[in-house]
Amino acid sequence: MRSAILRAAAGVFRDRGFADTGMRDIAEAADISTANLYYYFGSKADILYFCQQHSLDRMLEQAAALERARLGPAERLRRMIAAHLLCTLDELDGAAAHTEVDALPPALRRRIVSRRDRYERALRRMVAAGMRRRVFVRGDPALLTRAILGAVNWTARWYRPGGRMAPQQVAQAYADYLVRGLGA
Amino acid sequence: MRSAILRAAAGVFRDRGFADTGMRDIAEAADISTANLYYYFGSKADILYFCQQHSLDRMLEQAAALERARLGPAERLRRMIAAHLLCTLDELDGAAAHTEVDALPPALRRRIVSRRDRYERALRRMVAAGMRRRVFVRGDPALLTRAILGAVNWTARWYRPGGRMAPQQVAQAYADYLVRGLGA
DNA sequence: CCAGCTTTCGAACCATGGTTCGAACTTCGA
DNA sequence: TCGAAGTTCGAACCATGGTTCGAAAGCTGG
Repeated sequence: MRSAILRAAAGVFRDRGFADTGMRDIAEAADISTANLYYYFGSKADILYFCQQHSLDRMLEQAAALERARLGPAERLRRMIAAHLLCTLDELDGAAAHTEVDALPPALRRRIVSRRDRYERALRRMVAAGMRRRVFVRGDPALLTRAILGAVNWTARWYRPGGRMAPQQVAQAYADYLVRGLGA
Repeated sequence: MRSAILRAAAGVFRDRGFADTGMRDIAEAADISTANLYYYFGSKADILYFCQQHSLDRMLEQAAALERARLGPAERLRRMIAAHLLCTLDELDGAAAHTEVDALPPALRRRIVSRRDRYERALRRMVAAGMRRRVFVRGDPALLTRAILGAVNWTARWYRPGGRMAPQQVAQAYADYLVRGLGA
């Protein structure tokens, strides 16, 4: 039940945005009463928190798997970007974790931010490793990592499922472009 | 007076975000009473609208000037990206135009979106022109333009003036990276 | 000094939307 | 069948924050 609510909530968050989504909207999407939401979750922020937690866990998993894999820096980063993008476009809630952090109360926000930073560091390690091995040109790894994350997370603002482009295509094109920019 | 209010509002929007900023906050920042705001502007959305209008005008201006200039596609795009970034980081309100469109009522939103699209088309023309002349590798101009805009607009979410990096440095690094990805 | 306009504001208004209340309904082991 | 625990919900509650009101305070030309 909890996960059904989360799925429904994530969908509405994605369509209308967190701020413009009311508890009544979430309840309707989950096909239960508004009051009943509070039997499973303490607050609206709580629901957002668990959405973000879920998608961040998925991303961290994928990052760990790729760091373990035997791959060159360029190919590893390409796959990481593609995975992140698919998580953002396919999964309903992938975007919220990186875009709606400010909506959380301090206690929850700290936890999400710390986890998100862990993910960002993983990505940065991939970028830095490539630079060290001269596969990528020298540069500020933190800055370039943020540029990559920006391009990728921004897709949630314009991409709508059912458009003329499949998530796979977007992922492919972005991964190629963003890695080529590093001078691979 | 109107412009003083706009400046103050833009500052608060940037710091706390549009949703978390109250009329009372704007009034305090502008050093006038809350009620007095309504003598100069019809609503909170109105204030946001004029902020966005202002920064979009600046960006469109710069785009037009660069399209007129005698430059190669790569250098033109590099300067465009740098200019956009400086507008986002230096000017207080440069970010809002691209990040808070959803907060506007339909009538105002249409006007901003149409103007923003005009800007996006200008950028896309630069990308497409470079591809046509084989200065950039082939690809989907619309998609890559959005990737660029994403990376650039995302800076508003993490950059804070007074950090260890000057806007100029960020602009330089981003422009190089994002144009190099096109295969220049 | 006096209309008449512009500008200002304290205090309230009121809709929105997150949240709580108390009761009913369902499930299930004894 | 009984009752306790687990679920569900309609109806209100109430804080937040955008907005309005009516009046007072400046400013200007006559």
